[in-house]
Amino acid sequence: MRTGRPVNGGGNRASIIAAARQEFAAHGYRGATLRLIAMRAGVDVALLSHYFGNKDGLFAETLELPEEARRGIAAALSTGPIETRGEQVTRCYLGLWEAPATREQMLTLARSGISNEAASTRLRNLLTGPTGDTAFDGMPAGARAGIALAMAELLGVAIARHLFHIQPIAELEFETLVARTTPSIQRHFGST
Amino acid sequence: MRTGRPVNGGGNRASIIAAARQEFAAHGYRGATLRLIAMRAGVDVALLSHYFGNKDGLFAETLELPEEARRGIAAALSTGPIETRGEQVTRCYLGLWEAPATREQMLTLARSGISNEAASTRLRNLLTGPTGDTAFDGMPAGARAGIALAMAELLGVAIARHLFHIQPIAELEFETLVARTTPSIQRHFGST
DNA sequence: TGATGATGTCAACAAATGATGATATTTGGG
DNA sequence: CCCAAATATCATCATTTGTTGACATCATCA
Repeated sequence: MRTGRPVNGGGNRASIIAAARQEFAAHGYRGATLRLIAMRAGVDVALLSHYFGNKDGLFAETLELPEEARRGIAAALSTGPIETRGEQVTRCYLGLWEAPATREQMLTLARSGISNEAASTRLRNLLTGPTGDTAFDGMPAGARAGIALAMAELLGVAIARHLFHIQPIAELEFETLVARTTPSIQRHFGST
Repeated sequence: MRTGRPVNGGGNRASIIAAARQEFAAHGYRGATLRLIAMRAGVDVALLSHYFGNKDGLFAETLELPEEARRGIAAALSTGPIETRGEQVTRCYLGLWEAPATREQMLTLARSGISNEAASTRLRNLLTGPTGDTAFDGMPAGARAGIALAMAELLGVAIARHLFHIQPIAELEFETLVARTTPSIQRHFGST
């Protein structure tokens, strides 16, 4: 069991990234091993270093989407009537964890944010970034803190649901979760 | 640099646990190494295995307090007038992350909850435990979910402040943080 | 055909890490 | 004092992990 024997036929660059995404999402940066990623992709271990230089390079390749996600949240934060922004942001953010396309990267960010600087920075940007946008320049400091707190509360709900599988949060239907979380978030857009 | 040479004279069981707490809090279960713990304690590496059997045993030893903390939170959840429970719970929970005595174990739980089953279970208990207490038996399912959501939101605020150092949350004065977080938590004790 | 670069594999290394067994040192009781 | 248990250290192992360099395969194109 020493050598990573290919299982399926096709092992190209794309399948490596896909495998890396799964492993990083499941075990975080430190916990994921190049050998398991290679085996899952049906490729020799050395190919990873050959393509991406080192583990950091491969990891960076799996963290492309968050910038797009950040823009989506920033839009939800600054679009439409202020009375509905709480639900907008809640639905948008929690939706990132729900959708299969973005779910893995959210998990990766949260799991790796501790042991990897790149993930830590990206996660920070995902939470504080919106408040740093030019659209929020004229905003008083109190309001900025409010948005940060709202994002932090959302992060907690998402982690409880998807990372630690805390009941009954993990079992709530998505719409129920949004409905029950929204008021806490909306509150930060109201007073102060 | 192969051998862990003692730095200070005294290296006993207690100092090993203290050193382990710091390392586990700083790097999580997987990231902490026995050799660094031993070096920090001024002790040979082998002594750790000798005393605690293996890494898991040592780790378990550093996770004693949470049970006490869990009771504190459960008390805050079920004591006093219902209008002030939001602030009680908020202050109690966030205070666990603020106080030096319990701060390291909170960090350890959060950082290790991903890679270690024991930490994951304990963290789950810390969040869901209170809602499973007998004191909450007659509670409707909706209210139980409300408490879980409140705890999740608090977890998010704590992680944002102490783990990811997200601004401006990390710089807020404690009382300000409590004041601005309480309404979201109190909300889960009101309606529904 | 033959050169070339991309794609991929193999064997192996160095470092880090958790763990173990033999042995030394200290401590306390009879 | 002497013995035994606790306390502690040393040398060493097996394993895992990231990384590297040499080599193989293969398609493309002059």
